[in-house]
Amino acid sequence: MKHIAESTVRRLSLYLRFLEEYEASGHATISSGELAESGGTTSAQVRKDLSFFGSFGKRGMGYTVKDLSIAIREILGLQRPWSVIIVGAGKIGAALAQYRGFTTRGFRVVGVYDRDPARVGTKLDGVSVRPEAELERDIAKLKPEIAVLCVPAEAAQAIADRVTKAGVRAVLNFAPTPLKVTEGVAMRAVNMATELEILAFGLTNGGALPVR
Amino acid sequence: MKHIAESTVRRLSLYLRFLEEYEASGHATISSGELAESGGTTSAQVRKDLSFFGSFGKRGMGYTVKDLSIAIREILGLQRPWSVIIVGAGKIGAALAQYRGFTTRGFRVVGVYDRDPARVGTKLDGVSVRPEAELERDIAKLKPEIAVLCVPAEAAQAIADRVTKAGVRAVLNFAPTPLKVTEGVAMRAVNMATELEILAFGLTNGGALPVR
DNA sequence: CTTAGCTTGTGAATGATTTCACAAGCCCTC
DNA sequence: GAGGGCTTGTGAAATCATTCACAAGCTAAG
Ligand SMILES: NC(=O)c1ccc[n+]([C@@H]2O[C@H](COP(=O)([O-])OP(=O)(O)OC[C@H]3O[C@@H](n4cnc5c(N)ncnc54)[C@H](O)[C@@H]3O)[C@@H](O)[C@H]2O)c1
Ligand SMILES: NC(=O)c1ccc[n+]([C@@H]2O[C@H](COP(=O)([O-])OP(=O)(O)OC[C@H]3O[C@@H](n4cnc5c(N)ncnc54)[C@H](O)[C@@H]3O)[C@@H](O)[C@H]2O)c1
Repeated sequence: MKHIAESTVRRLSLYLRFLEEYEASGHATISSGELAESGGTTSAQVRKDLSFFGSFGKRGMGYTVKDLSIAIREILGLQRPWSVIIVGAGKIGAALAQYRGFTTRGFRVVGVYDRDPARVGTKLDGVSVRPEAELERDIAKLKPEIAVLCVPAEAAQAIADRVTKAGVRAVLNFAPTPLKVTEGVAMRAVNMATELEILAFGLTNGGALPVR
Repeated sequence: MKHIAESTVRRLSLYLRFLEEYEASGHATISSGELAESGGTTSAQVRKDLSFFGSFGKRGMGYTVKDLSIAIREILGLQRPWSVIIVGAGKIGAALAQYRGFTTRGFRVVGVYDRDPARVGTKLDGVSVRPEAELERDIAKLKPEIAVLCVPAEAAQAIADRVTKAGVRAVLNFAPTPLKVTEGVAMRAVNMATELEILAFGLTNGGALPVR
């Protein structure tokens, strides 16, 4: 398959969110222009994004909301559930473990791990926190595809190595440190301090950063 | 000033993080190549990023770690502290309010707000949660530059309108909904479900997404 | 059946970002 | 103070992403 830009995938996720709302509000079809407005982009961009994957609309008519939802879900790989483990049950790990926004999208938190004996055994939204020492055994059993790292920066690389060695194929890293993962493992980082710093840059150099 | 790409600013933030570590470990100078490795980029990219803002290195020698740190901090606008308010003291809002990673970068949480009377009055890392009704009055008094939104998606636009009307100039939105803000207000969104969806896409369409 | 009115899908053009490649500059040694 | 070895800073080239613009195709109405 051809190379798809990350920005395209990000927008598809946004379109899907809007399509779900739009469907709930009773609309049957939607045009690329309406979809564009929701995502802060242009109708040409919407059509181009979709065109990488096929042809989903009807000329003159637009897109059937329901069909397009299904198509985008399929493109993103959301027609099936994904199993997720969270490592680090501290402040951010606990918040994510209880986040409903994951479950509604088909991401199931099947395990939460911590090193601290005081946290082990506590329940987070139905899932018990388990000892970090059980990581390998549990991964072999539960076969989660995705690991979310919420451990301190010093521990992140070691945990990434362990979970990927044990078979996890994708990592979402919240620790503010760059991770090296083996070829073939998908990796993304969310760095909240960087987000604030980008805002600070925007405020300092008024206008140098294209406003979103 | 010329237009600076967001990707450049994001990398500068990363370089800065690495420079701080590098300085702590006793090194006095660093080359663009070493800096590149830390950020998963190339030496040419590092030099180009910096070249938008000036000339900071010595040919043959590289960059003085300390001086470059200071220069990047200045570029990003981090030589001065920024005041931040957090609206929504739920799971994610509480985690962010207690996050040390913000304070160490000069972002001071000067207020946390919630609508729920049960949360108002509780303390998060030294800051008391205040009633959301006091938002406008407090913004007038404390003059925070940045607002972090951790309220449910339905409430996010209304809160964004209120804080920007009251004088906040930048918004970091954690609610999974697109926000419209007036021209001149800097806005960024962190969407964790989208991050997982990008990983799901990567796992589904192995290789279609350039690995990071 | 034909026409009017929309909207898609997509090459081509434009614009933005990254990579290349090398002259210029600095330090160190001799 | 001249030469070797490195490394920066930066135009030019290449790649990548977005926007333009329009032919093609669908529906509905007459
Ligand atoms: N709190 C936030 O809002 C926030 C925001 C962005 C990023 N982060 C990052 O997320 C990470 C966690 O932050 P936090 O605020 O939740 O910290 P925290 O101290 O509340 O939680 C960290 C947890 O990780 C556990 N832990 C440490 N080493 C471990 C290991 N080897 N295996 C398993 N568990 C281990 C600790 O016992 C603790 O429970 C940090 O890297 C932080 O920089 C936090
Ligand atoms: N929990 C997570 O890990 C997570 C991750 C990503 C995004 N989010 C998003 O962040 C937001 C908050 O999520 P949460 O999990 O913390 O939910 P939560 O229910 O724990 O917290 C929301 C808080 O906002 C308060 N609130 C509601 N309306 C308000 C208003 N008008 N003014 C002030 N406060 C108000 C509520 O009283 C509550 O305390 C949601 O939009 C969610 O989708 C959460």
